[in-house]
Amino acid sequence: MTTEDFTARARIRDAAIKLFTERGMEKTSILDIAEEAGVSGGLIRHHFGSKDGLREACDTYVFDELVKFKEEVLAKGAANPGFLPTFDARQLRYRRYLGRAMVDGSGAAEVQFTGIVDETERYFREQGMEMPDPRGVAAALAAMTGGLMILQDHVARALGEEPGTHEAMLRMSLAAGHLFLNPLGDSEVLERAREALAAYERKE
Amino acid sequence: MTTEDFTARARIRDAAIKLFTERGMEKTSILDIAEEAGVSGGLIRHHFGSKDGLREACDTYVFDELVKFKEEVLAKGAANPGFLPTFDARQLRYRRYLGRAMVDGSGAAEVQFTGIVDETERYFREQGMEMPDPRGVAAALAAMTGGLMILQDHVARALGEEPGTHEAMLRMSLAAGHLFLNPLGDSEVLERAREALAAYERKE
DNA sequence: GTCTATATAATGATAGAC
DNA sequence: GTCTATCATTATATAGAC
Repeated sequence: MTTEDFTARARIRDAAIKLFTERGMEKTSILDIAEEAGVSGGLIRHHFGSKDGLREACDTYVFDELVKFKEEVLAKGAANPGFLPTFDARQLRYRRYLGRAMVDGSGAAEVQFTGIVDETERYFREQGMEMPDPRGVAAALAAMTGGLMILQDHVARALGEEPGTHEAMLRMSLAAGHLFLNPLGDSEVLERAREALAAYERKE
Repeated sequence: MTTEDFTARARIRDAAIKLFTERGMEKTSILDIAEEAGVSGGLIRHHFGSKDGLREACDTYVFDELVKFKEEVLAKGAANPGFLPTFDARQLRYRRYLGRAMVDGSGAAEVQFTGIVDETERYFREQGMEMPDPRGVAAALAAMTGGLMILQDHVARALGEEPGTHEAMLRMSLAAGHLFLNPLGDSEVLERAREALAAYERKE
């Protein structure tokens, strides 16, 4: 995925991506990033102008890498709809950044979310999958996979796994895959959900 | 759900819950909360000691209300596993707070997450649902519903709905329900996922 | 390109009056 | 219980030397 880049600029960007992902934008100070990257705070300003500038640079870099990755995978013919488990460590990191960026909020992240929904909806239609509200389902699916990325440390802890390890991610991915490919309810559960909805609409 | 409480203390708590939910802990200042509640910053300190104290008070209040709500629903015999759509506006608000609290991180939120996983896992076993890793699936499910709560505004926007409206929440809930109750893949998609996993394990 | 030092703003904490 | 005023801390932004 592009040859490694060890310039200070790249080190700063990578450090920022790491810390933004782990702690979120607000809890990460410019000096935290400077320390992680082994540079001074002034240099960050020199290269990126401001914290927002740095954040935007991180956004576009990560989103770009994710697109590249998808194209590589497509080129290999291994088309894999976005919601199925992935096992590439780098892609996982960047997807987590993406989730975090959506929580922290930014124009770029909004565009990304909508793009993912568009793609998924198109996939549903191409596959001829029948459902009452394809776009709604695509959007819900995007939010769910986002949740998996964002809350992966909680998942790991609840499973007694060390957060961030291969094992934890693998187990979570397989569980998510299971959920997506198997209905979670017998008809009785479905019936209860219908009743809840009916009760809701009666009150309306 | 308990009779309304209009003391300043309650107004502060409610304002904090609202802003923490919308913006997250870090982006919400004590003075923002004071303004929203129509009180001074000093009064917040008087009642809650510190921002962390206020946050803990909000956590316990919300988690408590969610438990009460669940007990009420159970008393009515309308047991509804946590992952199925709900249409109670208040519960939705509090669930969203819960999701946000998990992102922002706190001991209380961790305990909540694990508790939800415990319950879901127990539900799977009680229902005699067969799956390879019930706890893993329960945890993934918790993260997914968390994602729906956390990213609900993105979902609404992608659907062209006004964020926070009844319509938006209803459409999202129905879409999520559809996903949980219908397999998302024909056998071909499943096969591709298996191949991806196999490729992963070969490399391992 | 990179650093140090400093200015400026924001925020949480605190003290004391009413 | 509630407010105003102030302090201390932190973080971002900026200027200028090397």
